[in-house]
Amino acid sequence: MADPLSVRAREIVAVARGVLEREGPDALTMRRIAEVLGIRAPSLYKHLPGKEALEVAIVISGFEEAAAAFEAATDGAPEPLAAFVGAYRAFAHGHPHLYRLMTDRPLPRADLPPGLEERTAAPLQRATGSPARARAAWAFIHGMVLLELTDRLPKDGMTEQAWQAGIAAMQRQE
Amino acid sequence: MADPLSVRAREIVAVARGVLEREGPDALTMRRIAEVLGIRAPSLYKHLPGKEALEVAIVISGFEEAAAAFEAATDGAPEPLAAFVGAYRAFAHGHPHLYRLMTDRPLPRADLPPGLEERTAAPLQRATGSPARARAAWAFIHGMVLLELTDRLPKDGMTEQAWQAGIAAMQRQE
DNA sequence: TGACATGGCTAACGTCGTTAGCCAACGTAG
DNA sequence: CTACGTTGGCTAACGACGTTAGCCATGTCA
Repeated sequence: MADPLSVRAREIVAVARGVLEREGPDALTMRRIAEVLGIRAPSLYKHLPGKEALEVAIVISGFEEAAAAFEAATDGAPEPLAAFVGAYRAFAHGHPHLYRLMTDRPLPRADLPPGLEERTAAPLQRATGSPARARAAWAFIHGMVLLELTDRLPKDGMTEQAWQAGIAAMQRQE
Repeated sequence: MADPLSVRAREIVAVARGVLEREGPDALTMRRIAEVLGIRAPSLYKHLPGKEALEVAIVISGFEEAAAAFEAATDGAPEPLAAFVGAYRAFAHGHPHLYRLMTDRPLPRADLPPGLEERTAAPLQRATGSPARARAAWAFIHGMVLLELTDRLPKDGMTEQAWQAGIAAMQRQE
């Protein structure tokens, strides 16, 4: 439903994503983004309707990248669930601020490219078989990543065992 | 590390928690809290050092309530894991904004009453046996709750099956 | 009675997203 | 070649935010 982005708008989105990833969510301000671009904050509104549209565009770029990574990791893998988990963890830990922005809020589905949500979910669907198990596995992986990112897990070296226990539990067929 | 709260400070925290739960995180402003109390925002600083301290106090009250609920639900339950999951889901869905505040960020451990974190985690520990499985189960439950709260799951009536699949997977001993 | 702590208040600062309105550069139609 | 509209900058400013400084009424207590 959103207008397609102009070349300049895509430049701005790329810079904004860089600011978010390098400097964190508190630095993702219109003034900071403009500063990196060498312009003033109000000029951004010539290219994008506002901050929310900017965040939506960043989220979309994140999902496109994640979907491609998940597909590449699971395609033809002997252990697709383990491969998916590895790619998911790598993405979340490689882009923690982006991952938070992507998952913190309801998806802006009206502005998402058609099929992107399904495409991102498909590799896990294929790896687990049933939709119910796919969702349970997704929840486990998302939960583990967030517990790691929010520093909730005791640092006693058992985190890896928890990952393995979860993967094993999700993998067993009943 | 934080000073104990005065009576007035505890009143303010209670009002602030009410504002958060009823009106959402965007309404949790110093001016709004003061308005509900019938005073002006700067007066709040006579009782609390700042907004962060207020949020920490709200988080603590949430954890105390959650810990009590988890203990009550699992104490002597025939199926402790299912009982824990029920209490956890009920808490999160009954206080969604509070739950987000409690889990969005690293725990302010320096300001937490001693033992509160462990007390909150203990019922699940007891329900699952091994620490690794407890963490995996925690991740699954936390992930499911967040996927529900952020409206990520398809609304096709399979969410309950996903919960059951996850609980069953976490329950099986290897 | 006087000193001091308590807990209100107003005014203001800097930051945020955002809007209004101005203007230089540029492409293009007449 | 000139006139005009579009593009994409700019400054100034608004209201909301957290927060600080500083004033003052009230109440307690030596």
